[in-house]
Amino acid sequence: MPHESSEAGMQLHWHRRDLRADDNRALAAAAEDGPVCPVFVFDDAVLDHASPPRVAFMLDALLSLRTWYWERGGDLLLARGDPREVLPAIADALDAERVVWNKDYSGLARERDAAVRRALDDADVERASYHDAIIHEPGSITTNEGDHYSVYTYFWKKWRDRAKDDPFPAPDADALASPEPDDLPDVTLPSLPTLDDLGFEEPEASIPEAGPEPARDRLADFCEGDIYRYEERRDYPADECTSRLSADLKWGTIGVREVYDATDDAKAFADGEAEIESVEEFQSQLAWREFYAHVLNFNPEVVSENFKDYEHEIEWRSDPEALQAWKDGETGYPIVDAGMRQLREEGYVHNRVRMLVAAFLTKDLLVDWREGYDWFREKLVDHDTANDNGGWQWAASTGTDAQPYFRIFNPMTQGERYDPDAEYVKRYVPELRDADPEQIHDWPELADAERERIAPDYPAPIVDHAERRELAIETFEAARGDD
DNA sequence: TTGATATTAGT
DNA sequence: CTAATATCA
Repeated sequence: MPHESSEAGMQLHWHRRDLRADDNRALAAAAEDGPVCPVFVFDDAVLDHASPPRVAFMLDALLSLRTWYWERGGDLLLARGDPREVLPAIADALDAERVVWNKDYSGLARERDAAVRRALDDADVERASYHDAIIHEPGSITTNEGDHYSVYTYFWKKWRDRAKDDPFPAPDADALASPEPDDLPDVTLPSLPTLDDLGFEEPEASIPEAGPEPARDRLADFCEGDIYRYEERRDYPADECTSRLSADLKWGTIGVREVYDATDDAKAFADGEAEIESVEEFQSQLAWREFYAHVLNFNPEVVSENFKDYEHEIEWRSDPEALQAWKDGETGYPIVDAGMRQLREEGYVHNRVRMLVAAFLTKDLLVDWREGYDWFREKLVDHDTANDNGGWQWAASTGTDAQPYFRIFNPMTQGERYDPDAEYVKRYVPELRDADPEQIHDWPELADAERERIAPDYPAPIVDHAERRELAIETFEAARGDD
């Protein structure tokens, strides 16, 4: 053994998708053992899969995190390169005995982490990884037979009833190691790189403020009010009665135990059964996130393959023009177009609308869900492999939670039901601002002359929903092989 | 203990 | 229809 003990030796905490110091399991564990120096590595292999909105949010979060450490006499080391080389090099230069990090459950990250473990072993540096990103670790929630769940509801019941960890404490200032600048190896960066330094354009979308403080503000805001109306209003996109924590949970600018704790506190203040149920409905959304993390952990191939087996290949259509119209928010289905424009403008889409635009692409246009998933990955600030893949495959009827009736959304009915006053549509589709809500909901079925009169600049529908519905049913019946 | 069958529910 | 569980022979 190169080191007799890790009790007093310096340690590195490798930040990845946990851009916070509070409620951070690996960081807390390291700080208990001795001084710890935090480090973030700009990994080109990861940046290759990234996009401007996500990197912009990440850089803002890193600045907040670095400030947090500065204010306590520490520093967040920044480095660029392959973590297999960077981490052993920093450990060597600073004489660190151990590197710790929190586990990431996506397939690519797991491969990278295994390679980093081998590199550290070769360099005789100790390492440890911790379960942190979700409340209940993959493998900890199984059926009575010990299998992994593929239906959400049963998973939720077990998830809900299981005891949960409290948030972990942030390290004390005296547990933070601040290395001498002269000791730092060449791979470290003196300052935070810009988007341009990393080879990215400025994002088209406006990016929300990132970091632990704005994340906590969002959580506190939500728990003071909207969480009690969540069950009733969460599906109305104009209300935006949601937590808006998706990007924070993706980047770990807030810990999920802290989020759960805050919702449990809110539950204690609930006024009546309906408010309690509303809080539980939100907690159930946290469980969805964990359900999909488990699914991805045990089925890493779902990033590119259907979760559900069909007898024959699904005959997706190659329709570049329709795909482009969908991306541009020019399909002539108002609520679909509003959602796709929100995606471009904000790097975010309300969840109900995500399901709706995904159903439109995969069922009305019969375009492969992978095309939609790729576009979301490019544009969403909160893109998370597990959640987005789970959502897309659910909408495409290739995922978990198979249902007896075939899942096709009617975009007109959905608009009427969830955006009755067309407030959401008008917010993102200015061409329709002077139209009546009724005209907006019925837009695809109006006469051409009528459409020309109401909003000459807004497109006619690119497909006929009723026709495409039949076509989708035929396509999926053929794939099932039971026609 | 096992296997067949009923029950429940599906963002 | 299917998954998971409960029930019963």
